[in-house]
Amino acid sequence: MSTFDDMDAFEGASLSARAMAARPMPYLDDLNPAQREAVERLDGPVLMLAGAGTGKTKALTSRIVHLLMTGRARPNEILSVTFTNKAAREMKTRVGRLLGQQIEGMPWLGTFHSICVKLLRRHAELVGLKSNFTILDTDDQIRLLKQLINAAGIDEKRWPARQLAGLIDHWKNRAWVPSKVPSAEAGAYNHRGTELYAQYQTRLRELNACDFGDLLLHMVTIFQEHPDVLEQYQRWFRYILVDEYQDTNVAQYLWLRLLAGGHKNICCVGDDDQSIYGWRGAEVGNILRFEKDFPGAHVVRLEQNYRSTEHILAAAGGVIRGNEGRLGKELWTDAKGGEKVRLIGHWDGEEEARWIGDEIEALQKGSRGIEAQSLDDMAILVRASHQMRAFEDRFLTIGLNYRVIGGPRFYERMEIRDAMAYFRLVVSPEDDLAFERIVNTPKRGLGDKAQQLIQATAREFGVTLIEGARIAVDEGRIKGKGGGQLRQLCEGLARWREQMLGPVVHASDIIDDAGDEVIDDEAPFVVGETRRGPPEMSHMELAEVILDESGYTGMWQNDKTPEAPGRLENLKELVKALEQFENLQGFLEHVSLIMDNESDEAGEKVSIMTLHAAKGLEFPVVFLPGWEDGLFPSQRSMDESGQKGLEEERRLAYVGITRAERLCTISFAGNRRVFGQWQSALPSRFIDELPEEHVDVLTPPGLYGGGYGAAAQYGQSGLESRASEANVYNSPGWKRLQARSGQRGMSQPKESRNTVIDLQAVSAFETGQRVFHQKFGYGTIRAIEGDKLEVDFEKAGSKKVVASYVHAEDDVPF
DNA sequence: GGATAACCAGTTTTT
DNA sequence: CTGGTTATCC
Repeated sequence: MSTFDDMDAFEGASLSARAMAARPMPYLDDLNPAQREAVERLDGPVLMLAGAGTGKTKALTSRIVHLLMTGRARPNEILSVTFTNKAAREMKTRVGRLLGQQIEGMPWLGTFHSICVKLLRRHAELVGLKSNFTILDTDDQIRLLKQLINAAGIDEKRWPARQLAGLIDHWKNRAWVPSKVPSAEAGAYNHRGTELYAQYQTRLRELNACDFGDLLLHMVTIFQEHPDVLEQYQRWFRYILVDEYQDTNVAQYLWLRLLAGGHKNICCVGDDDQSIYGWRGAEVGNILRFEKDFPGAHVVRLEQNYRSTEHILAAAGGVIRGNEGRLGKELWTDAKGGEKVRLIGHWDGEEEARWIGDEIEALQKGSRGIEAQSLDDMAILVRASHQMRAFEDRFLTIGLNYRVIGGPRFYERMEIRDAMAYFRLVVSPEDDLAFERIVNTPKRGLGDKAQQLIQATAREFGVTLIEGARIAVDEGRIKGKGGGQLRQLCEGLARWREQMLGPVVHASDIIDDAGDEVIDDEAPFVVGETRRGPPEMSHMELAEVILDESGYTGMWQNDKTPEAPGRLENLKELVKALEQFENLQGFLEHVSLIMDNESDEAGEKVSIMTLHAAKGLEFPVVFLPGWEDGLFPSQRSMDESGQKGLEEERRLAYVGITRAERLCTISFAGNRRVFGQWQSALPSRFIDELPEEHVDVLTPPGLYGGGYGAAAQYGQSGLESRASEANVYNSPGWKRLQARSGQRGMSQPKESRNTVIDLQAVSAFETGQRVFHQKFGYGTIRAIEGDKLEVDFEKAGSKKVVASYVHAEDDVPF
């Protein structure tokens, strides 16, 4: 019985409005025909090619609901994988919303990694691990590799551990265990790569640990070598859904193909035009090959876009058309009209930042032809994170609130990792890597020599590092101040563990209210057994005790650097985060896979992020700065991956443009400071690919009296010629811009504009004056040198700052 | 074993 | 230019 039949039945009978409202599958009503097909074709392989903004998540979540409503599968029989926790979370909520209730039982909706952890804990012994294995973060991984590199007698300077880590990661992404690394790779890492990879894997097993790549690789290995285990899951997961299929790497692809091997009820959703993670192992080939991999696959294209104006879609379409080997999709929209994509060239990066800042303020006031926009609805998307600096500097100066998305994540911060290492060590005393991390943090007078002694002792007795340390102290191998401190640390760790486990309960302690000894016949005490009562403090209190007694909190309290208060704040937040978990173990388990940065700072802010971080997001107003050849497309991508690299860059451009709902502004700068040196560049080749009739070329401010609307174009020639090298730089507008900047050639950019502004700024100050700086707070000017002020800040100490970054105390730009 | 000075490397990144 | 790491000195 197909759902189509159901629908026909409903349509055939003339139903009242009341009956219509009571239709059993209301979630189908909101879907367009393509989405509906993607939702209703439940059996067999389906490839859903979902362009940007075409309601992909809606289709995906409706499909899950449809599977449940038609009784094809129970919630726990659907395997539904995403790449990020955020995507998984969103799917959970949206499925819940469609069902009209919170769903309890979708245990297999999650990221590739979180699902693999769950599976691997069940079958760890098949790859030589215990089910309580730890998951290493990148820090631990590098530390471990360094040890192996040193032991192999390799100069870590010439052959950095990071490089080896990258290499191993690359191999794991391709699902190559050490013995399967092709001989073509033998030269990698000074011909020692494969050898060290094998050693690394051995060492991980000894430590009962694995890294992120292992989570998938081990599961693939298990599925390949244990058909019985595979079969069990093939049967259990009756339906498989995969989000962002274009981003899957070989290991993930194999994992999926193995699991779908039986019934082939797999629905992969993706967009080959948005594949931007090739450099970290994603294979566009996976999505391009889908119909070959799954014969008889049904391909559904979602092409109706609900996000952007026709101009924006046309511009994006024009760029992506330059790529070969696409599956082919053309986005269209019902919504007509709207603003064209705007294009503007600037003299240098600072001017670009200045102009965008001004534009944002204008848009906020509603003076750009569209109604006033909230800062939250505007975003600046850059190719590389170093481009963010110019914007941050500028926005700090003019007091424009911004947020940077994708910076250092909460759980990657040093203080958080340190604290977690303490927790890890309390939960699992055999976690040697955690011990190494914190043994001398805070400083305990235990340098390299002492640490090597601990290592040697542990090896000699075949025990963990904690045990080794205890023995080393007891035997007097480590004396003096360091020895005492180390003893304290060991005692502390043992004590905290006891506090976590709860007090030991003896048989004679089990007394009922009347004072009689209670004998539990169901589970009588066994000789030598230890039973634990409930812990005396909550795991949050315990966490605080650990951080206090270890001296870790004290270390930051005594730290005078400006970031210390922030770190203490983060530690507090960490303890607060514990509240949502039953105990420390539960917390650590979760955290190792959740690297999200859910910093929901209040207040309206412009978002600044990389194009990569912007995938999946949308904003009414988008700025795309830095469209210069070499920067975007990035020279590095083109050097490393040639035509393939260029195509990926082009997809990145496509992703960028399609983030915009109403207004998209592309810009480039003729000159840019790179590593402190001025470099000039030509406008990006992608600019030539923008379809002229959907683009407005703007004149940089200052020209023709800074007009925006009237003098909006330079010259009369076509866009290509205007925007391309030959004519932008020969156009009257550009020449006058150069002339204004003081007759300098392209290769020798000015300093003049800056100087003028800064001198103006400087003249507004005198020594002894009270001032305010966005980053450093209040302070007093001690001296003035050129355009720089030396200021004694109350909180941050004495600093030299550029005058334009500082405001007089009564002129704070809030 | 710890603090300061020179040195160098680097720009896409999730789990 | 920045920040992170290491070399050197105390």
